[in-house]
Amino acid sequence: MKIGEIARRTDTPIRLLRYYEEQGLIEPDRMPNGYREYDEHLVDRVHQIRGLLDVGLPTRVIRQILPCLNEPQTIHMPYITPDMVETLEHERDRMAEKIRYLIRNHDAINAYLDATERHASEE
Amino acid sequence: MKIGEIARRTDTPIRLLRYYEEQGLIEPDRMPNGYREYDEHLVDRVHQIRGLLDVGLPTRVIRQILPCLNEPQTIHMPYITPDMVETLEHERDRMAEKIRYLIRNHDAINAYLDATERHASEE
DNA sequence: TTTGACCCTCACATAGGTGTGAGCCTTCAG
DNA sequence: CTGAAGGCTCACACCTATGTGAGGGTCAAA
Repeated sequence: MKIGEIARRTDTPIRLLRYYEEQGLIEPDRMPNGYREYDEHLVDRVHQIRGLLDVGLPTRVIRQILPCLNEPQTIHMPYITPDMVETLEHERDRMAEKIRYLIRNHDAINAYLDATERHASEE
Repeated sequence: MKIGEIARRTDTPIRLLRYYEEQGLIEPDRMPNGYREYDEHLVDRVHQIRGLLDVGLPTRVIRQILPCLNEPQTIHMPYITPDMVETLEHERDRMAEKIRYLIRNHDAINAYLDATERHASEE
């Protein structure tokens, strides 16, 4: 599909699709006329990228961990460097921290909303 | 305590402590000589702010939800507007989404690391 | 009284993600 | 053939969190 369609389907500005490409996160083919050609699987990929950006990872990190996330993993198993392992462990731990943090705050907001609701219905 | 100490204790650049203040996230007192004076409870507060920034919330949002998180909540119960409730619900839902997202990716990285480890030990 | 550590404000700079427009080419329907 | 829609590159602009430095005050210990 062309850029306009994937933009619609992923609800992502065209500008950003080109930016993600520039950052090495996606590599659409090119048609003979120079137009970008997006394979179906890139739809998921774009969603994934946006999700990771949304939780605060920079493109530099996303570029590194993306290949390990939902591809046929066994293929590049042997190619992984100790350096990569370290990055992955580090990001995994950071994610765990963020998860704990988000849960705590999510629950706190929830408790607060519950309390206000109860408070309101008691009047 | 003065800014240098809270900076050390929260591992936060002084520059950012002043920035958080400028953004209305903390309000340290002032000493007669103009120095900022930080109460003990601001240590937690700063940690909280940094945590929220780290998971991708902008200061604008943090400013809104912070008062609801770990204070004696009953006090400002009655002051909450429907508008605020909406913001809180929205942010709570966004947090839930991020949590799901992070867990999925955290687990994926973990699975990948496990697999590489198993792979390595089988050789 | 001087020195050094620490504080103040102001202000310009940077990096990353994103917005926006100019100038130009391709494709397709009317 | 023409016009509209959509594609391309390039480039400047913006916002937010953060870095950094200048110029200057406060205070305590030597």
